[in-house]
Amino acid sequence: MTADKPLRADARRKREALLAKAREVFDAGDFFDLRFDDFARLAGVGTGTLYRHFPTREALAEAVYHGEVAALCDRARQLQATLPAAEALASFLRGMVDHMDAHKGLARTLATLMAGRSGVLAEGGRALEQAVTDLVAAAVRDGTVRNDVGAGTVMMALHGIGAAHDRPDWRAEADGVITLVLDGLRRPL
Amino acid sequence: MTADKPLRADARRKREALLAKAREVFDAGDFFDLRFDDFARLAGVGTGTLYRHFPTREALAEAVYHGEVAALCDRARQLQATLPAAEALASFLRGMVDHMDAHKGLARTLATLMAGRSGVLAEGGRALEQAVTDLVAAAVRDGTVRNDVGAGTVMMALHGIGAAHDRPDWRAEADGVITLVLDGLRRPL
DNA sequence: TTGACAAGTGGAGATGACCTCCACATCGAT
DNA sequence: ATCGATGTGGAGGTCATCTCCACTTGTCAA
Repeated sequence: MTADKPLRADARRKREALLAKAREVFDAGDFFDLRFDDFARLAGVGTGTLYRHFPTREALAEAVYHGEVAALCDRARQLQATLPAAEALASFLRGMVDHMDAHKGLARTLATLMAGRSGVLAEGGRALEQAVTDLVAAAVRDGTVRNDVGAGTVMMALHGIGAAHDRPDWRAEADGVITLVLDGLRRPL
Repeated sequence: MTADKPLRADARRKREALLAKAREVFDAGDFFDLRFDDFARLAGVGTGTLYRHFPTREALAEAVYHGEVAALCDRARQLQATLPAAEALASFLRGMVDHMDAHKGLARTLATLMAGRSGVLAEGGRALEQAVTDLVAAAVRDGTVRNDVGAGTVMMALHGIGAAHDRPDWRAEADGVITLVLDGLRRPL
């Protein structure tokens, strides 16, 4: 896909620094009040360097988003390797809500910045969907989850939760949806 | 709320012209490639006039959005006055999907431009919710619809449809959801 | 180690979009 | 018809964005 060129050691370090600072600023919600150039100084690099790595605000958001998705997928794989399938699924979904709750600012900023980039969002969504599909399939295989409900359904629920993150008591509602989904998925009988 | 000052006749005309051209450009999806100043010329007014009426791109989007919501609410009231309640509800929901389908560009542009302005979206949502609530309540009153499902549920479905408007076969899925909702609402027995 | 080439950096300054400002035009009440 | 009030347009200032290139730093072979 992206033919990741081997980056020189210092370049990689600067890149990480930019991403780290970006996550921080995104989460604080201060990103839109900030000149892009000033963001460079804040991360301790020159303007040119910032632009070399991330030509636009959106490119930066995209990189952070990809990181986020990758982390989520890793966690899914890890859970799947260490827990019974049903628990892995539950743990993953609960953890996802926790994560969103703990980083509302980041979620909001990413959503705003990528409103135009639906292609990118879709791609990330597919990666996530694959992870969820695996989790569900495993749970179906060992019989703890019914086999007539696809991962797509779970994805739609997650999508709804993500889209609604400015509702007043989002956390409670989100937990409710997850509970509902998990209960609904449990094998009848 | 907004103490609508009586606008001078010519001012009102320019304002309408701006809104009309905005709807057109939004729908064509060309708005983001366009300098805001050039948009003014395109609508046949000077820069100053544009800025007087709409200080920012977002303000313009907001006005268009309000117009859209108002039109929708009007249509709801009109349907309610001329059709049996259940048909009014069905007609309204179908019409909404039709409208979104016919103006995908507009929907996308508005969604992108207002990604940051969740307050405005929420306000519009409430107005729509009121209209839907009325439609549902009327249908409940004359017994064609069960009374244990709130308008909130319908709103969530609409929200989902709106949020997903870049899925490949959006139209079919949206129709499916509406059918599902309408069937689900029909009084059991 | 050291030299040499490639890779990466930073920030001064050009660029061009955004928005302000105000001299002028137009409206509408008397 | 006159006159305030209201609205207009576009020239030009301001400022964020992004480019460019002289310089620094990393890497590797000898």
